[in-house]
Amino acid sequence: MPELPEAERIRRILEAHLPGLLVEDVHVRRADVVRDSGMYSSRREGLLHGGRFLAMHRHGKRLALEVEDGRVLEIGLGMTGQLLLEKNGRPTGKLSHRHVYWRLRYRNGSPAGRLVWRDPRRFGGLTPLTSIRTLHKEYWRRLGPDALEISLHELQTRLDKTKRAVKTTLLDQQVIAGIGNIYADEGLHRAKIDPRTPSARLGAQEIRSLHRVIKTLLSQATEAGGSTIRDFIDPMVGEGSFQASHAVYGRSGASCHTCGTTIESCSLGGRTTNWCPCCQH
DNA sequence: TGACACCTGGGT
DNA sequence: ACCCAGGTGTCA
Repeated sequence: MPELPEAERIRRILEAHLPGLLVEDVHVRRADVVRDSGMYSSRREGLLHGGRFLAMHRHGKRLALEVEDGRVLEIGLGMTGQLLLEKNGRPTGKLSHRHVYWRLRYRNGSPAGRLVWRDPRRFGGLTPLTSIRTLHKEYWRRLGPDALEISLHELQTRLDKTKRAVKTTLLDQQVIAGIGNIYADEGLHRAKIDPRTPSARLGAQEIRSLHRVIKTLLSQATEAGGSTIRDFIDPMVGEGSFQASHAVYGRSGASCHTCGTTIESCSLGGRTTNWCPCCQH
């Protein structure tokens, strides 16, 4: 599941295996996971049937698969979306909630297993697009700068535009793309900022700290998960290694590793928020 | 800008 | 039986 590190991990694995492979067939078991962008007359056409994989893209938490003829499939992972790459054609993990299968072939025509879209809660979805241009001009246009790319100045300007709690602002993908509930809490803790602070009221020092922390945190988390997986992709797997280092997320009522103070929690923007009232103010 | 809705599964 | 969940689109 999907914040930037998980999405980037998936992207890297797909990029290592998919380019050059041919989509020999697409099998859709649940049509409603494919969003109708009105760009294709047939569903299989929109789902890259007959295409040859070229490149895998990511912006924030979102992914896109591109094939050589220009077609693009945009992917939102939602809370439980998974892309499983089964090179030997044998299932890895649970068989339930598998909504789409892509049967793959190597250039030489031999079978290359399959790619599977699995999404129990179905908050995620697949959107067929006609080009990378459409992807950027229409679908990813509303996203803010990617959290790994954003400049200090951009972050400053964007946080300055709203009086919402900084935690809420960080979760807004139009402001900055890629941060979810876990890394918002963890980042604010490392930067020693109270999550309830109106984002326009942050000092230059705090924003500088937050900027540095976000990049460090997200790249560390990405690298931590990158090595665990080989032949298949399961965002749940490999997550454990980074979970151990959560300082506040999921630790409400426990004591802060730094000062021993009890971690507090409240709801901000409808999301549970955890922080140390002593370290963060 | 916040409240709610969309879903299923896992933990207590 | 109940509460919670790493996301996001739509509504007043």
